[in-house]
Amino acid sequence: MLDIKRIRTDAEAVKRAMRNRNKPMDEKIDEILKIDEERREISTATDALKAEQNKVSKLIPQYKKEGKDVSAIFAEMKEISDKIKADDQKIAELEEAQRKIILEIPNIPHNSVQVGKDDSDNTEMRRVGEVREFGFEPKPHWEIGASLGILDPERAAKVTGTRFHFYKGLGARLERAIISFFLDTHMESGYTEMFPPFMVNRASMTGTGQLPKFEEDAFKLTNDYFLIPTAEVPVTNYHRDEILDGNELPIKYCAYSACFRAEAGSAGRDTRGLIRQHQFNKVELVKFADPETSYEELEKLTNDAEKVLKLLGLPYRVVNLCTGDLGFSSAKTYDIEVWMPSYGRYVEISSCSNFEDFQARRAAIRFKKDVKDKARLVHTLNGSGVAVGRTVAAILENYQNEDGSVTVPEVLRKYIGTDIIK
RNA sequence: GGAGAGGUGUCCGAGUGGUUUAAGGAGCUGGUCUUGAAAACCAGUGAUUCGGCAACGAACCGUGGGUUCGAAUCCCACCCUCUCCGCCA
Repeated sequence: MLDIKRIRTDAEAVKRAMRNRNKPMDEKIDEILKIDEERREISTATDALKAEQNKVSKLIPQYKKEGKDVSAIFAEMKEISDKIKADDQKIAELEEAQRKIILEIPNIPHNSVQVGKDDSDNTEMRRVGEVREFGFEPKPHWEIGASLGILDPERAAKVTGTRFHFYKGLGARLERAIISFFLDTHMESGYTEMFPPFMVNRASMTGTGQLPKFEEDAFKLTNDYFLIPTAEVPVTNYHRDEILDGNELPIKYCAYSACFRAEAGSAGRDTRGLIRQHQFNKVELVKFADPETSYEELEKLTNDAEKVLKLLGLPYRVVNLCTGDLGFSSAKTYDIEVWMPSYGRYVEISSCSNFEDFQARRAAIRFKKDVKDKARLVHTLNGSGVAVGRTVAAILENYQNEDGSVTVPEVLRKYIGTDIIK
């Protein structure tokens, strides 16, 4: 959520930022300004009426004690009271209308972000690791998974539906090994491990920016709970409505969770394999940072996510998303993309973002370094560290052998208990 | 799921319709005293939001409604916590 004061004082800059995102919002911003002005006008007038009401209310017990007749005052106050009630309702309506619009306005991109229209304008920052030359025709991971008997989408389709998987035997074990390896690695980098609820309420989904705009992307349960699309939601909202000790920043959490996404609008895309599932596992990194240092923290967070790919020996690249490709809540995002032989290109496996105070304002997450300080909004950051299902896919494809077996990366062997899957 | 109790400021806690602009205590900040500290004493102290250049005004006692000239206080709904019972991994 953007600061209404910022919109009020620098509407042009906000409009320009939205145009850079390819999402012009000139009329919406003008509407906010119009509502804001009306709201302030009524509010000021009503505050004066309330002051009058408070003043008279204090006098009434005195008058009564003195035996004065107060019925005339009551009649007069009744009028003021009715007017206040009507005004308050009008103000509430205006606030609601304003909030509705402002919640649907995305974050302002950081000025280091390249202006561009879509992913073709993204900037590649670096490539790490060698793309392997196969001496044979490499297979896609869904074929490897099927022939090794470790992935079973057909039965998952029967039991649940499309875009679900059973992992079986060493497949299930590989998934679990990766989760443990990720968490252990991030713990060594100073992240506190969390295990969050996989369902959250509406306020949490609004706090991190999934709602109200993207409700159709989420799985909603009958009691108005939502299945989390990422651990970012529960872990960021962990500190919702709190004032943190500024001396403890940055606060760093890592969390495993299953993630649930409706994948509305992506019918027909990535229909085979583990790339796009309604349910997948992910280890997420979340930071609460001082605004002064949040961009340094974004670099570190991205490096921490890259670390697991380096240790796994998977080739990847890091991409700086341009304004047109940036997510709704983000001010700056690095995507990490792993080399996927079946796609013949790099595929997103992590997304590391600085949301600045966009989520913090929605979720009321503040900090102060001293008791006497005024509470300020923190900057929130998060990044996948990394998506587990896509890691399985990348390992199967990049570590496959000509005989159909898959070599287990060195660092996973102690977790999975074997050096080869065959 | 059933029955009961409760949610008040940084914390504890009083408060069942009007000098409550929330008592009292703790904590915190400053001061006196002291070589220094502790104790004691004195003073100050809303980690909130909105409007206003400011003075100041308004809102805020779990959340949302309602009654009233006036609500922390009365009424309704909801959320959360605790205790007991039932069920359950």
